[in-house]
Amino acid sequence: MPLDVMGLFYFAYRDFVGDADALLERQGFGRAHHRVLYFVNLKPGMPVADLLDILRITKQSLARVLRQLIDNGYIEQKTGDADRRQRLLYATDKGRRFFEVLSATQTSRIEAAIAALPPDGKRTVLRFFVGMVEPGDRPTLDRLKLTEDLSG
Amino acid sequence: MPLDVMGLFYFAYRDFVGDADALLERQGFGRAHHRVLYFVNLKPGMPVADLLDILRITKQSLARVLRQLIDNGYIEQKTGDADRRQRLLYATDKGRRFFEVLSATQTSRIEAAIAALPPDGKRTVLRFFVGMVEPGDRPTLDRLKLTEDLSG
DNA sequence: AAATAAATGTCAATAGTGCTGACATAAATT
DNA sequence: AATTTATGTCAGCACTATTGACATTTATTT
Repeated sequence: MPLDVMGLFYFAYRDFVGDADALLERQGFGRAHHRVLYFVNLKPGMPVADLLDILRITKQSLARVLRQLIDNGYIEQKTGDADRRQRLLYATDKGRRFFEVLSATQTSRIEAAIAALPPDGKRTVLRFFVGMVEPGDRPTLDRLKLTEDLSG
Repeated sequence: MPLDVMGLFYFAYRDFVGDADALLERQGFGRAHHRVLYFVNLKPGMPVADLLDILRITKQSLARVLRQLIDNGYIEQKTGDADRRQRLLYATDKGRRFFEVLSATQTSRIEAAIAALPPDGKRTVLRFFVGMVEPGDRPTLDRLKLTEDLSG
């Protein structure tokens, strides 16, 4: 059994998400808020339904998180152009700035970890991650353009 | 910003831990139970305090999880030999079998993802994980013998 | 030997974040 | 006109974490 991969995966992910925890808490936010900010920054104009698919939570769960982010001015909703039922989500300037602060430590951590790898190490790591994702979810990765560096 | 690493890390970890969820739920267990089973299987005879350090939860949180695992016969406690205050944790046969079932899908997923990598891919991935871990936690990784494949 | 500290366990109250069910509205589709 | 879709909201519940307080047993210190 690949106990080493399992354990290191756990520690690495724990420390990775832990980077932002203190900052989030100051705002009364949790990891769910961070995830929403990440995906909305990644794909501005994402409709609520897509976010629900990605996060795999119920709309009631998302509602509270989204409400807090909107009320605090980090995210804004715009009525869809093609489909006026949709509420398209955008980070505000404030939201983008906050996301950058949240991500600063994570970014340093990732870049340092990759810099210590052999050439092409980042590509290997990304390929590993994609291989770990449920095949049914791979189209989602593509739609989010998370696999672009791997296609070429 | 390495948005691709951040996103793929999220999806990979989510699908990885998701493998065991259905099985755990049948027993009325959650991910916390899985983590305890993992670490006790990794290092039989671990004292409670070490588990608390690793999991970074309070003893009151651990207590419930541990109680359920003990009451259901997955884990047993033995009084420490050198220090009789300690309760050393061991998986029972039943506990080891259950952990193997829980890990079967995760193992397949990991092995498939690694098999698709170039030679030395596993080593690169493990090194990435170690690089992501907070330096202060690295001694813990060593104590748990999670870095053995990387030393040579 | 007595006092203190450490490892563990337990009781009680609280918080965060997820859940389900039910219902409402506006807009698109049939 | 009827139905379906995208979204929002209210209410209650569950799980897992939290903090604080206190007890027991054993080890260490004075």
